[in-house]
Amino acid sequence: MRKSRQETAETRERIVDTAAREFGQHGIAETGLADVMAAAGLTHGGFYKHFDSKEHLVAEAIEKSLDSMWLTMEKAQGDAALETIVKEYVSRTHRDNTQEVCPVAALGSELRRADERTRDVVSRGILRVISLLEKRLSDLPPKEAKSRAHAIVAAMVGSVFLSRIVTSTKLSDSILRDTRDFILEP
Amino acid sequence: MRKSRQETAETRERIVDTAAREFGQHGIAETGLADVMAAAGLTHGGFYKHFDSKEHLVAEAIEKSLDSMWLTMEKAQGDAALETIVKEYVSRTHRDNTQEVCPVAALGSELRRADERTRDVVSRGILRVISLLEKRLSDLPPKEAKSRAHAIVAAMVGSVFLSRIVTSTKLSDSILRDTRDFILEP
DNA sequence: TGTACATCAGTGAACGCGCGTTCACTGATGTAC
DNA sequence: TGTACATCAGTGAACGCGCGTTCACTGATGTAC
Repeated sequence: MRKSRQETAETRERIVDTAAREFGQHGIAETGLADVMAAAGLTHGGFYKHFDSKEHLVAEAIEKSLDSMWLTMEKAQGDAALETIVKEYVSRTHRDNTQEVCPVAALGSELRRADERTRDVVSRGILRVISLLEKRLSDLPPKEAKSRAHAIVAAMVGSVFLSRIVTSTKLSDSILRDTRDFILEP
Repeated sequence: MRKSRQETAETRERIVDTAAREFGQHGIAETGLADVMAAAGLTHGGFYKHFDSKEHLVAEAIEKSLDSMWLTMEKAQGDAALETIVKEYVSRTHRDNTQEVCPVAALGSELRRADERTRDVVSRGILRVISLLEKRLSDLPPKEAKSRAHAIVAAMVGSVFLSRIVTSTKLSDSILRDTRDFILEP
């Protein structure tokens, strides 16, 4: 049953992608390795041929999520770049998306208690997004752009996060709309 | 070993208080019932003399946390009430406090996947805070006050939440300071 | 290029541990007379 | 007011289940000659 090197690499990547999706959807603790492996079309026993532990998979999955989120944000260019980024992130589409999620808004408190490697990955991911926003705030003086970027990230994450907790759809929608407006026209 | 009615009531309350603290500090899933009971000076077996299940305790503990947070906020009166509330919530003191925490910022993603009763408790708690902020924004027209309250809550929760994830103290402090300033002087 | 052997990705059973929950028991409190 | 019995808060052992991890095994791939 040995697989070719390419197949092995593809399988590994598939496990990471699947894990990113499953963790984002159901949480890290609630997602078993067997769940991830099954969703990737495998049985749980083979997991350790690819990773040392669940924690290592968590770190890789979160990193991949953060990378792809950053790439999406980075695509927004031009004068309205900031507006595009904020409107895409602080949106019902993002709130309801179960495939590609921002791990910070989706996993939050679980990340806080994750192992050091994962927390480092997350911190670097947050920093990258802050830097990106800073660049897109080029009409402000550098210092102000940085401060503003911090506040915007906090508001972005907080709004999506809250909009998912709240049980009333109407309130959830309002939180997104109002936060988005506040960020863009303070 | 039977206890008097008053003692029983006191014990029950102690368990809820302890649980609120332990859940806030270590997360719901990571905190075992035996941990809570031990921290309350009891053994785990007696838990079911007070509660039907862990989920019921979770709902009660979160409710109590939310209540006491609201009471603290409600104490701020006068012209600078909003400023006081924001400065107290978006602060290093709150970030580092392990005793009395805002369950929304501390447990976040776990609440999202909690049972319906708990989610209802949380939703009502968030609504109450929004209403309170709305009242403290009396210099704005009612509609704008409501919208602003939504955005402020999102920014408040998001900033504390992010400040706790990030590994760099400097960045963590900046996020708090910059978000606080953005909320108060947008 | 072909052959013989080593490697190792994937399988499925099993292990061990923690945790929510249950249970028999104890003895102090509550209640009925 | 005192007495006899019922109740039930708290204890600590035990149960059952899920999950991360390990392991013996299989057979296709990789490698050495």
